[in-house]
Amino acid sequence: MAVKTDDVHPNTASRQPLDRLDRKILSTLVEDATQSYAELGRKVGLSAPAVHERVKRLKRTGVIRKIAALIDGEAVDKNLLAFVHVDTSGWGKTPELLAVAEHPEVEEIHTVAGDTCLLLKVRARDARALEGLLARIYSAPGVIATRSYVVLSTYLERPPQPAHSVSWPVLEKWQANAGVSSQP
Amino acid sequence: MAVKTDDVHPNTASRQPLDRLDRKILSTLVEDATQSYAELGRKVGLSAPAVHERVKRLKRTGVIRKIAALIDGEAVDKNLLAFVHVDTSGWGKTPELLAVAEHPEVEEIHTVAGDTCLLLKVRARDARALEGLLARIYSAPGVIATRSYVVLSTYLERPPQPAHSVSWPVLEKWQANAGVSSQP
DNA sequence: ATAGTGGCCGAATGAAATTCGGCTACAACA
DNA sequence: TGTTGTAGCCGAATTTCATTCGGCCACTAT
Repeated sequence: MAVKTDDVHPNTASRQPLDRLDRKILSTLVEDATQSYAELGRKVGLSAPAVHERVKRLKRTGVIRKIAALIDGEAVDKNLLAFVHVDTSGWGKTPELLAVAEHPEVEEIHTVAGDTCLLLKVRARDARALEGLLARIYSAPGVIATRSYVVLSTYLERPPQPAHSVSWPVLEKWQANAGVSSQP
Repeated sequence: MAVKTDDVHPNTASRQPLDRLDRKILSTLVEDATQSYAELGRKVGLSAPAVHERVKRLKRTGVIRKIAALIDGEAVDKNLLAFVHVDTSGWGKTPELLAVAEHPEVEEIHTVAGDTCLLLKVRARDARALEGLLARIYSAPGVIATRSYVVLSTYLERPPQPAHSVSWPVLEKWQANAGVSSQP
């Protein structure tokens, strides 16, 4: 599968509703984007050129944002995962605060409704690296407080799925620890 | 790039320390896994078969978990993103609670250190779907309370990066809203 | 009715993955 | 210090696959 990413330009505007075949294609590609178009076509009931055309459209309209390698954070010296809530006095979308996006440790930044303004997901080498990041956050004007939730263990972590997709295998350690059953 | 996912079997045990070339390969593949081995080899300074061999090893040892399509959640009827904190009386890793992993809306489940036990990331169709999920969570024994943080807008959302990787482009709406600059 | 269009197929072509044999550099060991 | 083994690399060869092309069918609107 060499769905070239070159032509991925989110023409979000011209988006058609996705039919059942599109969803099936997406489900399959979310699980594994390395299969051939022939194989993919066999799974969804189309010829290789037909799925090729559909995948191109899905990429052109930005439904498929990219084809990427998903890596194990712990394997690349990112052992600490934390969620950081940031409270600000004003409405916290200052450039100084949002500039934390430049740190590769910061994986997500959201504004949320609730008792806090900003919510960050941070994957860092260790506590010291997190501390440095928090220091930078506090240095931004208007920041009143932060609350960090340090992840002890992760039981599930998967990218967005289309509705009715097959499920990501629950991590082994999770199964070992909790003996969760596999079907509802 | 057809790094077949078939042979991805996380032999986490036999992991060698990653050298600079491995990291460069990872950085590149995290950005775009559709490039050819020849292209990849040119970027990191190796021949195509050489990078092929390295990528196979990275997959075999589980550093690369999978090659996947990253899709736009909003394009597939997942308009609501929320983080849910779950407080439990006991130590909340009961099978009943963890069984929410079967819902494709649940993207992440972590246990955290802080004033809560469990932290979920949920991407659902709408508030009603979230409500249904919360109902299921409350039905689990030992659940005392939940606090949901509904995401208003997302400014950054990217998968884990190897250290010193190039950064994911900040979402356009973020730039438009906040005018964040691109370099530290 | 009929021209236009979107989406599909099978075959053909070109590019890329994957394999293979050999080479070099380094390490363990006698 | 020589020697054997091994890990990792390269270039060439093979095979598989992405991608293109022409034609067909079904549906729509004029």
